Amino acid sequence: MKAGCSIVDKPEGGGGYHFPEWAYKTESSPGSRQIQLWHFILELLQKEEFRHVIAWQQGEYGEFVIKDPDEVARLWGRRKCKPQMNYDKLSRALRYYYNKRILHKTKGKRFTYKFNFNKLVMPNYPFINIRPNGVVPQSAPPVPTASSRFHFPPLDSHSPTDDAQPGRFSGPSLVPSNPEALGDSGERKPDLPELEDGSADWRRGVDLMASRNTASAGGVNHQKRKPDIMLPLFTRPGIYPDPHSPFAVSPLPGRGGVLNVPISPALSLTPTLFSYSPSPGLSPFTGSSCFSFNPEEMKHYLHSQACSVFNYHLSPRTFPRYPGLMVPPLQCQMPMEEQPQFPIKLQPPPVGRKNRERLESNEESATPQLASPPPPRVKLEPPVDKEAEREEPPAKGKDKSEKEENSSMAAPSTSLEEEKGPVFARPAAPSWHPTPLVPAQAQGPAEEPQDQGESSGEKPPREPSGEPGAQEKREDALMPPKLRLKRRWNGDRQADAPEEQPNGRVPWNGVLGSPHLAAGPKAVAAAAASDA
DNA sequence: TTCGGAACCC
DNA sequence: GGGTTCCGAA
Repeated sequence: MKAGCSIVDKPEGGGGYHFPEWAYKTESSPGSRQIQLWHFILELLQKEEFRHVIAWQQGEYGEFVIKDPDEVARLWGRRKCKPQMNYDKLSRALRYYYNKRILHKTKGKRFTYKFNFNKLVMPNYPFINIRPNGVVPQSAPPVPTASSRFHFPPLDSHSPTDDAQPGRFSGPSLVPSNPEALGDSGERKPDLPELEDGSADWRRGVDLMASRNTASAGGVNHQKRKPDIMLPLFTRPGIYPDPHSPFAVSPLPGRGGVLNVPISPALSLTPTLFSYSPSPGLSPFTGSSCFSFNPEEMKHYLHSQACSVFNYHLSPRTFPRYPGLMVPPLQCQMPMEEQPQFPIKLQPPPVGRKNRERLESNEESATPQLASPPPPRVKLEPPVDKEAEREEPPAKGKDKSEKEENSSMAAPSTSLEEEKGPVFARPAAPSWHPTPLVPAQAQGPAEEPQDQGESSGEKPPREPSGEPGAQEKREDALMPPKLRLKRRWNGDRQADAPEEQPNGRVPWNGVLGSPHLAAGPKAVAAAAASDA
């Protein structure tokens, strides 16, 4: 029976696009005994005779359009010996690929989907390396590369490509065989398809990134889609002779050893991707560059993360997930005109109360509270205060920026000016103290250490700052060692941080929260020690 | 049209 | 695991 089902004989290579041999093996798909749908789709895409049924979308790398859904379904049904197959069913199967991130839907375009070739192909191109020459636009979020220094565990233990054999991609097969295909490589329109996905959801996903999160980009996005952010990474003409075929350019060393070829534009920068780490067996680089965490690299890495987060509105949570691309320092700078649009305060999202407390107490000590109106001197209930501060409910914010504005407005005295000011304005930090300190004095002095951050005169404006020194000593005596350490640190910091701005805001230096700032006094102390 | 849950099949 | 089939919802 089944024997009679197969309709797609052998790939003829006439389609103009060459995929790895296994992609054409109808009998077997990587990872499965039976042909898989995505596999089949590639097959059809590759055949000229099916062009009228399904074809690569012009100008969109990896994107294809099902011109005749019924026919495709019929073909698929034939192949699977499922005469009842229809597009509805087939599309259901395709939708299952969303979560696997093999495919995603191109929103707004009927019957249009896009392959996530990184998912599909990456494992087959362990040698691709885009890093060296910064092929990737600097403004783009870091893209994982096989040579990334930071490896993350694979997201999926099993994916269609997991089984792919690296050796399968033979040079020849990767070369575009169809002149026609090459010919029509028009200009690649700067595509940000993913963005239209709501990617912001990349955040969708992203937050997705969630994670494995992806479960957000969420996983991908929420995948429900994580915002697969597709960056205009490959808009340079010439890089992709054929904008449509994901394999138009041979990644093989023919081009000069390690490929500097940009990875497929189909690479959606979803978290997913980032979690891919070439198996040592696959990557030629494995021996050399992995797991080296030299400070400079890390610095760059963090910097780029920060820039990406900043430039693409990524959730700071995604921060640590992209393996190392470097972004030149200035890249982070937003055009002045744009700044108002991104009143982003890169505060770590919900950090979790504990961390938050730490951060805050830390920040407080590090930055004068001038920025915000005199915080309540009264001890506040943490939860309430935080919530109030955080979601100072604007009428359901019309849009993000508004929300942000509002959040910054939480501080009663925050002026419009301020809102427009530094993008990373620090929100007014609640002044409550995490640790119940000296009871009676606590109210006043206990807070002091925090305010103190920059200068000894930091006491609440109202208090006569007559003899800071004496007072400090007294406090020191009363202060628990931890606090003392903190205070000492604050002092050091003051000396170390001449850049600190008068308004108490920490200048954006491109690095999301320096480890020092984020880590808390202890870590700071340790860092300081090590720095020294 | 598209999405995704659920049950079921191979 | 990878669909297939159904179906309600948006």
